[in-house]
Amino acid sequence: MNLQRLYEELEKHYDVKGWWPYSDPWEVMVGSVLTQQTNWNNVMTSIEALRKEGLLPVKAMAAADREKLEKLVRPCGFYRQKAQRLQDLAIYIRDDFGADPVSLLRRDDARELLLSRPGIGPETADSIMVFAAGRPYFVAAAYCRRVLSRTGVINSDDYGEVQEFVHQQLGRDSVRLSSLYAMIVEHAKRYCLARPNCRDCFLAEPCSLIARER
DNA sequence: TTCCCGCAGG
DNA sequence: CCTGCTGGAA
Repeated sequence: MNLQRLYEELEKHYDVKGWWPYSDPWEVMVGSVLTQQTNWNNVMTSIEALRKEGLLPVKAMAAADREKLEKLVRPCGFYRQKAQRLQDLAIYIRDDFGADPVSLLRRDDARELLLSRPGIGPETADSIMVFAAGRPYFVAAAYCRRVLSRTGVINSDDYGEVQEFVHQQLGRDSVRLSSLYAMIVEHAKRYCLARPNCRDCFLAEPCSLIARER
């Protein structure tokens, strides 16, 4: 099926308004780093622990004791790397952007600046661009490439290629692009798992995966 | 390709 | 017990 059809079908079944549980740009950035290869439940645990300890604000995180940061971030796994990456990012924003994440996010080269930071790759950068900055970037995560490939929308494992395709097909609309990502994540978790549950999936008829089995 | 790493679910 | 998770870097 094509992307338009997929979007319409997903929209009938998922309501992803307010899908990202935090609205503060910096908290979205922190969550984007913590959620790398990690279940979101663990991210919430760490973010609330950071908040409780007063280490969530940019300046506080930048000045925090590394071991304390590691302890609070531990539930998310890769805790030494993530603590370091978060603190590096906080120091960067404190020193170069007056501790204001928004002054980074509104720059034309915001995505490149994010990508230049250790621990922020394409997926994390785009997650920040769309959910923290509200700018039109599609997060072409592994989940998305899997669903888009199985359904026959586009068969590619190349992050940039898939992103470009979606940008072109859907248009540079931040709400639509973030919604598509959110709906695909929900769908991938419920039906389109590593081992797909096509029996219960409402997309089974138009999906190419089923078609290929027949 | 391998390592980083805890945690919920099966 | 084992698997997979809203990745990134060496």
